[in-house]
Formats: sequence, structure tokens, C-alpha cells
Amino acid sequence: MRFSNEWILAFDFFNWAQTQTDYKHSPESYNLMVDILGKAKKFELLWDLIDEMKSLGDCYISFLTMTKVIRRLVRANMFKEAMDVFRGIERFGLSKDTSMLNILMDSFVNGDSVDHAQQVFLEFKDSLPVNTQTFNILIQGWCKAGKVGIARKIMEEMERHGCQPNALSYTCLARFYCDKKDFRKLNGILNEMKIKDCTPTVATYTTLMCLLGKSKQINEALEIYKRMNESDCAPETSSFNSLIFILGKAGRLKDAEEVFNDMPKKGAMPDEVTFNTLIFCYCDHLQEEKALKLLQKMENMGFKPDLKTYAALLKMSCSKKRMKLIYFLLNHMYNNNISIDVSIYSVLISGLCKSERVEHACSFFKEMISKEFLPQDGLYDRLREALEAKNMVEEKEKIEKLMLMAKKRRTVS
DNA sequence: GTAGGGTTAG
Repeated sequence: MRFSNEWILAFDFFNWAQTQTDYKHSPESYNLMVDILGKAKKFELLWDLIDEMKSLGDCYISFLTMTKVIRRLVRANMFKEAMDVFRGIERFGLSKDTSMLNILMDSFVNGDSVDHAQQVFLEFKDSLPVNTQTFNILIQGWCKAGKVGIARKIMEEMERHGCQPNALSYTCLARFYCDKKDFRKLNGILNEMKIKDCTPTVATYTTLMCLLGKSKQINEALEIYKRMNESDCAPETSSFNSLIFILGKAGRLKDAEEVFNDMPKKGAMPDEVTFNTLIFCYCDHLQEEKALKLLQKMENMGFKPDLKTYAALLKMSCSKKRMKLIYFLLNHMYNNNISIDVSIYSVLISGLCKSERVEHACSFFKEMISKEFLPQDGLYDRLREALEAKNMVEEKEKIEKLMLMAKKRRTVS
């Protein structure tokens, strides 16, 4: 919210630079400005700028320019306008092609409006060559919308059209089945791919493994890992990160550790995500020493801990009621130039409430407000409940007043 | 961020 007027600064600077003699904006800076105005939803100014670009000659408005315009219009829910830009793209000196159609459809799907994507598909599929990507965008959209039947129909149409569904098409289906907790079908995806002679990639295996793991289907996830190794796909760092997460979350810390230690031998070096993941697993199981040791190792190896690292460690410290450790970690963050954000306050306050360290939770709440952060209602409610349970009436009133003030401040600015 | 994959949480 505080930065919502940044576009004005950018725009002023852009216009000022223009007034300097001998200076002409490059097409790239025009594109950047178009994107900034679109992000701020200042479409009138955006169209003025486009007109200016048009008057400057042919090379100013490019495919990239109109891509930005389309994506920003869709993000602002201006679906009809986005479609009209594509329908009349010739006005900008460009011609309709498959990539631009795909951009338009992809924007709609990302804006959760697969209907619009389908509509433009129908409108243009006979006049423009559509490709695998075009179909995959629709498959992804319909799966996201929970209409797997239509996604399957698109796959059939795709084949009739001479495009073979690829690994990505099937990954979309897998995500759908995972959301629906239909693990039988999810597990069947690899076999279905085999029948269709579609070769899974590392990304396919990693995605499936991760989806199953997050749905607590540990054995099935490990089965995917096995199949990956039996195939020609060598697991990559991200595959191992998934595997470590799955094992660790299931409490198999020894196994997770072994995977971690074996990574270099298998040609995949651990990265910051690997460290964060294993640290998270240790914290999740209150293994304080191991977690801190790994933090040390992470730094020794030149990886910087980030907010995720500290969030995990702080959550554990709260569960273990280790106030000293909390302050040690906050200091650690400070030394690493990482400032405490809303998510960290949220971890601290809710964690301390849970551990009945309500006074400490209150002081972090006050600190949070003094830094002009607005606590989420859920967090506020949790603190109030904790205070009520402890019969801390006065403190509760103080907190309520503070929250009111913070909300007022927010509506004024 | 601009077609796919990895860590946060109840």
C-alpha cells in the first residue's frame, strides 16, 4: 500500500528525461514504462504513451510491448479490452500470430478465466495455426477450473489436430487429480503416458513425487522416485529437495539426512533450498542442535539464510519456549541484514501464544504495530483469545486499542 | 514472471 504511488515517480522521471536535450527514450524504456503504468492500472496514460510510441516510428511498438499491455489488461480484469487489443493488433503495426494468441490465452488462464481463453481459441483456431502450447494452455485452464472432462476432450482434439500431448499436458492432469485426492488416477498418469508413448522428464517425476508427498502419500511418492531412477532421468537438486522434504516431514530424519549427504555423489549439489528444507524438517521435529548445526554449515558453505530459514527456527524456539534462542536468532537476522517482516511476527506471536508465553507475544505485537505493520485478523484474534484464557483483562484492552489505532492509520493513508 | 519441477503454515 505504501508504495502504490511509485508509478508517479517513475512516470515523472520518464517525462523529465525526455525534456533533456539529445535524449530519446529507447523502445525498452518505453516498454518498461508501459508495464509500470499497466501495473498501476493507469490505462489512459498507458494508451497515450502507446500513441506516442506509434508516432515515433515502426520499431517502437513490438510484440513485447503488446504482450505487456495484454497481460496488464487481463490482470485488471479488463478481459474484453484485452481481446480487442488482439483482434485489432494490426492497428499497432503488428500482425496476429500464434505466440500472441498463446500469450492472450495464457493471460486469461492465469486470471482464472479459462472461458475467455476458450472463446478466443474458438474465434481464431481456423485462421491461425495453433500448436501444442495453445492446447496445453487450455488443458491447464480447464484442470485449474476443475473440469477435467473438458481437459480430456481438449487432449483428444489436440491429437486429431496432429499435436501429441506432451509431459506438460499430463502434469496438468496430475495436479487436478492431486487436488481431488484421486491418488489412484494420479498414480496412473505415468502408465497412461507410457501407453501414449510420451516420455516423462525430470520435471514430471519431481512434480508427481512432490504432489504425492504433500498429500501424505509417502510410499507412492517414494515409488515415483524409484521409477525416476529406473528410467533414464537423473534426479536433479530440486528432485532431492522434494525427497528430503517428504522423508523429513514423515519423521524419517535419518533417511532425509542420508539423501542430503549422498547428493554430491549423485551429481547434485545442495543449494539454499536444500538447506532450508532440511533445517525445516529438523525444526518440525524439534531437533534444535541439528537445526542450528546445519544453519552453521549453510553459512560456512556460503549460502545465506533467508526469512524461511529463520521462520522455521523461530517457530521451533517458540514451541520449546526457548526465549534466549529467539533473541539469539533475531540478532542473527540483524547481523545478516534481514529485517523482521510480517510473517516473522506472525510466527513469533502465534507460537508464543501456543506456548503460553503471552506477555512475550504481546510485546512482539506492540513492536509490530510500532513498525506500522497491520496484523492479520486471525493473528489478532489468537492473541486476544490467549489473553482471555489467562485472564489478562488490562493487557487485552491495551491490545484492542492498539489494533484499532493501527486499522485507523491504515484507512487514513 | 511471461508454458512445467523443489522449502514456510493451520
